[in-house]
Amino acid sequence: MNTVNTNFNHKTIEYEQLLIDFKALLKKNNLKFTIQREVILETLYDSDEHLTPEALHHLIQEKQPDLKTGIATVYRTLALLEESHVVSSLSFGAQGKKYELGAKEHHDHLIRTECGKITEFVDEEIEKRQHSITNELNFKMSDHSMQIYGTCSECQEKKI
Amino acid sequence: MNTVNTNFNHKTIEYEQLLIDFKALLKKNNLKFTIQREVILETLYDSDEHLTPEALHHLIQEKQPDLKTGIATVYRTLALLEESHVVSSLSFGAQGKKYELGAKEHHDHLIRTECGKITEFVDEEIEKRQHSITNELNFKMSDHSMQIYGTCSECQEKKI
DNA sequence: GTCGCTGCAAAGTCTTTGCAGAGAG
DNA sequence: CTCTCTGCAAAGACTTTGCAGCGAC
Repeated sequence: MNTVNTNFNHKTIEYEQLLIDFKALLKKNNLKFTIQREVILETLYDSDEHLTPEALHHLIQEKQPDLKTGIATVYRTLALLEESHVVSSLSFGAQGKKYELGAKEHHDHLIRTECGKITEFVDEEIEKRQHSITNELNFKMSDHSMQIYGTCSECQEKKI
Repeated sequence: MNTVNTNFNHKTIEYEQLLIDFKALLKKNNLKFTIQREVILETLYDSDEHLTPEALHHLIQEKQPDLKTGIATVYRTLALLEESHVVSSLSFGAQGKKYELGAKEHHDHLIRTECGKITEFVDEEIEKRQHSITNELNFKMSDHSMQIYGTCSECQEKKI
């Protein structure tokens, strides 16, 4: 990989960096870099969705049918990645836990109860207020998440 | 119950109303008012905690040992109450789903990752922003929740 | 009386774990 | 070579369901 080459699109460069960081993280903890771990990271990166462990496993099987990655490895790797704050999880309703790459910019979630899709957004004003609140309470914030549940305009139309 | 008597404290009056509403809800759906359902509602009301189904079941067994309420009934009743928006659930991390009475005023959550406790708060400014955001996007908000994770001042001190 | 509700236990789901062989460093 | 990882299958944790008797209305 030539770092002088600027022809990569944004996403490719990000992934390269992500991979470097991931390898460093593994090394630091005396863990090994395996094909399975790489495929899991890559699949999470390629997907714009919020994935359940099962959905992620399914995608991996489609992508690398000959690798026969077990669901247990997916769970183990997700736990490792979450612990290291590389991915973050979101759980809501009966739909279980969903994972997404946490390396992205922080954002909140609009969850569509009709179609199950999730849209991301960021609102600076809310972010600021969150910091003021925790400062006032002398609370050391490590993370925060916000979810708004409801019906998107498309689903509202379908109902008519 | 004499409605002219004003000697009840705030909490008692609230519970009376909650019970009336619950009975009306049951009647409306051709469901029956049972001792188990009453005990579950009352225990949820009495507790200021956010309870897991198991913790709730445990409290009920202590409160009414002779009733022998089954865990299945607790799950069934919680599902009924959540569907009717009498209680709401909150799930986070590996700690599973916790329930609280939703009849209270809306609020967000400060979750203490060290001691596991949850503090409630409301911030008008954030509430307003949430409404503006959904209005802009033509998104029909049915509910929303916000969680801030971190360490409270007491736990920060313990670490020193 | 009728029909929904309950406890129990069995069945599902989802997730974790033990183990022996495979593979990274 | 060593020591971690992996797939598999079994075990666990949590939740739901079927059923026969019970109880609200």
